[in-house]
Amino acid sequence: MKTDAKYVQMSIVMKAMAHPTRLFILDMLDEREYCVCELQERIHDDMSTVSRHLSVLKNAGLISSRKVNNQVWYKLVCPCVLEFYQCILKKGNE
Amino acid sequence: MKTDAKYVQMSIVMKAMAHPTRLFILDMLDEREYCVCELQERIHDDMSTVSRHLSVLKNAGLISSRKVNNQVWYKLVCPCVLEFYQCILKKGNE
DNA sequence: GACGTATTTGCATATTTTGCCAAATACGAA
DNA sequence: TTCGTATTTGGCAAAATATGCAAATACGTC
Repeated sequence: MKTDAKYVQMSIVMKAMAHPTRLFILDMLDEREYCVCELQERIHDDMSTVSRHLSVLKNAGLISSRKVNNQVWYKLVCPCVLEFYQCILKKGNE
Repeated sequence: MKTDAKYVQMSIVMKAMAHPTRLFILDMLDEREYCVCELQERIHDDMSTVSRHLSVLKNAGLISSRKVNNQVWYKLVCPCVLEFYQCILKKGNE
């Protein structure tokens, strides 16, 4: 059924990716681990906005974080996210 | 940049998939082509709601439609959508 | 042309998501 | 403990989404 946990869980993950800034973040994190302030510099949104985007991605299980002193470093949990990415881009160019 | 057409386009696709009912529809369409009324029977939402879900998926380029008499049949454009699906599920079970 | 079935669209409403500011929290250094 | 830097959270207004009902549209049949 449409309300199966399977579909609900999936939709949480997709929702997390359904924002240009968050896709940009995932793309950056595919390169290497970044701390919040580095991401903020490149995104030019309010720090609080960047932080919330990161928490959405983390809640969906797409990224993880570790704390080093007063900085928080984020990284991708699963590179498969970006493989999908490639598939969609290909489709878009047909 | 975060507002690159690349990320905006991708976010449209992800947004389209960010709903349990629409994921259910994609899953059904992976099996075979369906017409709107068949989908509606299995979804139990108002016909207008189902129709709107279908138009979101179509605008994102995930499904296509053809008209046969007064029915409209929808099918998946790209099965890669569901491969991604598998990857996410695997990740979720770790 | 009127009728019946299938689908889409307009509108109103309810809910969710965004994004900024200000305040709170965390942590190391002085 | 006070200060400075990094990050998160509360609150709120604006924007986007979701959904049902009714009306409109499309198409074949009578």
